[in-house]
Amino acid sequence: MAEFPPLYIQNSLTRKKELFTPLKPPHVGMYVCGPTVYSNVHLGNVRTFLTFDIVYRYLIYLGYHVRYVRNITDVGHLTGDSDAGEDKISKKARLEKLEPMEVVQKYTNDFHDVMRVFNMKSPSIEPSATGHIVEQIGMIEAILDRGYAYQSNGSVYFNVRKYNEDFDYGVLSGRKIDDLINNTRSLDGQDEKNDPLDFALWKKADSSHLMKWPSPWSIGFPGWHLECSVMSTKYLGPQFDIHGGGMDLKFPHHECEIAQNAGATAQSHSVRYWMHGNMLTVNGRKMAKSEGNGFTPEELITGNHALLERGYSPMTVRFFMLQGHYASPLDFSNAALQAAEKGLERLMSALTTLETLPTKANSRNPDVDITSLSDRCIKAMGDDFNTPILISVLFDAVKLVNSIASDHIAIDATQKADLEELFNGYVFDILGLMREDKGSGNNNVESSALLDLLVKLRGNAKSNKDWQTADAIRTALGELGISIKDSKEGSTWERD
RNA sequence: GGUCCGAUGGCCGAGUGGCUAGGCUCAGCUCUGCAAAAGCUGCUACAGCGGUUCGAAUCCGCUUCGGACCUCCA
Repeated sequence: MAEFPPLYIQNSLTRKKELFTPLKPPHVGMYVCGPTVYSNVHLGNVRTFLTFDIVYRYLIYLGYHVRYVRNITDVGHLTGDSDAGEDKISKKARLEKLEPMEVVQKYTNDFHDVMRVFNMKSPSIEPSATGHIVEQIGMIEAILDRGYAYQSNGSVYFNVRKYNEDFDYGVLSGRKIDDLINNTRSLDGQDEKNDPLDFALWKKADSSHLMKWPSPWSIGFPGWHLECSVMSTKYLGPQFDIHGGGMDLKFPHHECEIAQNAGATAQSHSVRYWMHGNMLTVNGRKMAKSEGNGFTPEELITGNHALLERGYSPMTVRFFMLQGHYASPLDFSNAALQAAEKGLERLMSALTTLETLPTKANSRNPDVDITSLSDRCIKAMGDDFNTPILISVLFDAVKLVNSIASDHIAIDATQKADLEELFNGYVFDILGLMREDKGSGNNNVESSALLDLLVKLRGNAKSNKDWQTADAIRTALGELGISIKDSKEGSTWERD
């Protein structure tokens, strides 16, 4: 433990900020609930995956060996043709005349594309629910054996009341079983249940259901919560370190997961640190598929959506999200995105400035206190992954770099290297930001060389006080989306 | 209705008892042929009311407003 800097995590289970101590250091097991692949992911979904991308990246940065499991939910929602026309999934499958697995493949691909665009690291294992039917049946049998489930008309339900006698149903979400009973709404298909609180482990499929498997109880499909219990256990063991997901999954999904694991093994607390990311909101309301206030990455980049004044790059969005803490709600707005865009630009151009900073031997500058900056960064991330604080420290470093550049303060090569290491570690490795070549793909070597040449010619014109030519070049390049920055040392260009 | 969370400057967004993040915007200055960039300076806030305390944005109570979950949802 001593070899790792302290990391505190807000544990949803205990509602406290706790020192993170993995079960088997240096190994860490982390499970995150992935998407249900029946439609395009939207920006709100992206936020949650970003949160755990940061967790994953930071744990790796600290030197942990992380096994990151994030599932693909590809069963449980795909019903067949029905007259109701209200089930969007089945409607989609029917309209597009697709096999359910084609729908799954299509949106899994989309999901992966989105993850790539936002520079999310791939998980170590990405298991799918349909690939673990056998294991799910096995877990149901274990739960039945222990008496926490019952069969009803070919389906199997989890007996919440029975479970609650031996364990505590509601530990995670802070719910009392009696309150739940009073507030449970009546839903279809509850007549098979002994108690409205009970939830399905296995559902018998009706004839219209397209995805179904044989089981000891019926031809059917697994319940919605079971896959996560099964796959986390399979790949991370009966007890593991971190389980993450969006806040909206806390109840009932994660509560049921806890119940299933405990019900199957008689061992409670399979997860040591539960982490929940907060919601992305639009005008104060949760971005959700049902609200219709989400948008796809393509819409985001092109700006082709009613909510978007214009397009924003994925890194702008990533940076925008990281300027808020994952556990707080974050409100989407064009103004905030635009502010983030400028801030990110300033951060990135400071990196370029740093690269070109001259160094002088034996000119170690005592004001350049990289140790202090580094300590503040570690402390920020160690305090429940506080990326906003981290970013504020990075901007202090930006200011330092810019001051050095504009005041011509001397630093030595070691200090420069340390600064570069700091930036590279936090900006690229941990925050996962990337330099974005904006513009339309004309960023090849030739065009760069041409730009260098033009800037040089303009420099000559400036030397000759030929302001007309110099300004003509600057204006023309500006119209092409290239801006020129002058300084005493000369001029540089960059794409807007 | 139940459970929980929140209300911070022009905007976004950290911060949980004294040391008053950061980004964006705006104004002034420096630099500059001009501009941009960069630097410096300024704008100093914690919904309202009461309480605890030497001291509260931070703790407690009440009020108002907002949100999440209770149903698939990241």
